[in-house]
Amino acid sequence: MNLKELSKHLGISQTTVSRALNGYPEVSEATRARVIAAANEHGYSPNTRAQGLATGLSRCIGHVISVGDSGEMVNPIFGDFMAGAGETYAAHGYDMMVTRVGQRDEADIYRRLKARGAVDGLVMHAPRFDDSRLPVLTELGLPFVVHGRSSGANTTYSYLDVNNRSAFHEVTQHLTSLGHRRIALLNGQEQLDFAIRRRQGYEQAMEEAGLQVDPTVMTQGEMTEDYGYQNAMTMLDLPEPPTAFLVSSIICAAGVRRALDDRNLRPGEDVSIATFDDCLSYFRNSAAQPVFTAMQSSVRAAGATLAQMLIDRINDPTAPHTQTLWEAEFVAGASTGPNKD
Amino acid sequence: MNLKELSKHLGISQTTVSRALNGYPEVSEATRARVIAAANEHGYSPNTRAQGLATGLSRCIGHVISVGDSGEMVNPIFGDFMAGAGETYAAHGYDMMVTRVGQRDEADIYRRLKARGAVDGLVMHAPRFDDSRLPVLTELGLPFVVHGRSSGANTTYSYLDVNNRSAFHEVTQHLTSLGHRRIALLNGQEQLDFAIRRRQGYEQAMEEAGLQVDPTVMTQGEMTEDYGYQNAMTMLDLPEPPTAFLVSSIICAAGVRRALDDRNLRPGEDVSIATFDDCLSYFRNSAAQPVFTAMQSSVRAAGATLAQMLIDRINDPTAPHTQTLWEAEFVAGASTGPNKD
DNA sequence: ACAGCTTGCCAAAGCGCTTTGGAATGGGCG
DNA sequence: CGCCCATTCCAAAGCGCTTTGGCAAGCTGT
Repeated sequence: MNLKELSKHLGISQTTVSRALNGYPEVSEATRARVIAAANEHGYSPNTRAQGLATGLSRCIGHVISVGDSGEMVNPIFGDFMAGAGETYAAHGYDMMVTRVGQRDEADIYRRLKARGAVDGLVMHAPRFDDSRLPVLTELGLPFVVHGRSSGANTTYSYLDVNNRSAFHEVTQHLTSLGHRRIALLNGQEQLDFAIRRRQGYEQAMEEAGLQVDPTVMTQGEMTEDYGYQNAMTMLDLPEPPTAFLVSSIICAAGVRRALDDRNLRPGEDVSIATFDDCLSYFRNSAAQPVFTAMQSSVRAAGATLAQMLIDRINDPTAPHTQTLWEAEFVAGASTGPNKD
Repeated sequence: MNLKELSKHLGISQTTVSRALNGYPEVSEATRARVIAAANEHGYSPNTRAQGLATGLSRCIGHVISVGDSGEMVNPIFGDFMAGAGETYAAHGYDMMVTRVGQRDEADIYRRLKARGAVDGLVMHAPRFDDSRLPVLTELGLPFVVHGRSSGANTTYSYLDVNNRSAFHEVTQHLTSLGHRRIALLNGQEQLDFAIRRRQGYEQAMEEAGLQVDPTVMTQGEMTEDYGYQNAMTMLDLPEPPTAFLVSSIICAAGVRRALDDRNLRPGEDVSIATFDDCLSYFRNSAAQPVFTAMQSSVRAAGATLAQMLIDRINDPTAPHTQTLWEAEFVAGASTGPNKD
């Protein structure tokens, strides 16, 4: 059933049917009611592509996720982020398009999405230091928002980020205040902006506590469970093993926990673990008694908020940029305790 | 830059430019080369919506994920599945559209996607027992493939499923052969088809070993880490605690492991854990020495294969249905050992 | 030299919608 | 009664592409 058929069926012009459905005032309420009833009855929904062609809008938002062709990690926060964003999109009648891309040609994908008119705007994920995608996007003139920030970029843009620096500063302080002096940092890949800031927060708090940072207990990498395990195992074998681990992801923290178990060390007693926690729905840490001491910030909420920011931006592309910084929330869990060395 | 402008720029008709770019033979190779060069130079990509309108195809695949509006779980396999599917789509020039929906109106979303002409086909996730979406989709006439199966459905359809029954049968046998007689089953939600089949495999193997299944050590629910932990803790407190746990997801198995640690029980020594493993990229279990004894099947590979199946189906909707069953692979890990009771 | 191909190109229609620029109807008012 | 303004509707253009049906030029073979 298309517009023509529906209008013929109703004995009304296509114009009027279109207007009735789109809420234009030039249609009497009686006619509108008739039209809407008929549309429902026949299950009519305007053809997306035709509508898009006519309006020049796609009512679709792009998300570009970069995953290597080989076995590289898919960011575990992806699902929860999408769930949050999808909620907002659905409420505003937007569709969500996901494009997978191997690192290299990400800017090119943006260009093509724009040229094809496939999306009205897009969300940029996982910004790196001085990210080259930023100037590309700005120049393209396609509305976009960033999940995170890019240090060193000299363009302004809209973003929502967690204050990673203060989060890691705060949680490091918590560890030092418990008497820990040798604190390992298992960080994400440090070409990613969030990891850089987390490291800075950690380093600053260490310095403030009069402690030296030691590269031998600092690593970066893809935050898998195994990454946490392997690095923790290695560090526990050091002549001077860390008494506390600060970890960038709860998945990774689970790996560290496993390493402690293997060594018969009790988390929170013999060795402490603190972590960043994205509040993943399948790995909750917020029960009555949190497992991990953590800095928490819901990635699902971030998705929902960023989606709204983007829609606002699409509706008014000339509005000043929105730059939001969320403070992560400290929760004390069972995984940290006083240093006993 | 659009077709009209590009053709004007080249001094060639739109027809010829279009044909040159789409690989039709009615164009001399010299002209084609010129056209392609110019298109690249000007960054021309045909407008998706116009192209779709003209061809009647959207070159877009729909994925509908159901997540409750409240805090319900996002399936942790989602990201890896998408990564696999996205790879295939990208290779065939398809876009991927994701729609979030609260359980209720999922069939309605399908109808609307079809009416709007938004997608050329779709992937159905998480089939339930006698799933009501199946007849809806079949009646709609929109090509689709199913990730999993639906017992009790009397329509035929294309699917790719893991042989969950045999997988759980095999792994249960492994546990009984190690002397375990009291084996807990931490299953997924049993309105989901895969969970039903897993249970059947478990029950059959138990029976074959001459063992009674005991509902007090069998649970179902959303497979979060905490679900694994809580249920394991409860069961370990039973007068007759299980000596082995069979778990439906590796995330969940991590929770069980944590429970053992809390009770000072060593996995694989005091209590065994076996699990299903979707080979999630951020939770690998396939290092030199697997942590968990598991039945493995890559969900990423499933995504890639299902995407290909769907594309084939779109290209030839009258072809007979493809029904593929993958056998999960048994891997012996450190988490199982002989029963010592 | 001419019919009959093939080759390489084009003009125009059409996909299903929105939107512009009227046109018809009817009611209020001088 | 006639004029004007709302109200309510419509015909047709246009969005950017693909595709149908055709035309002109260059071959081939007799």
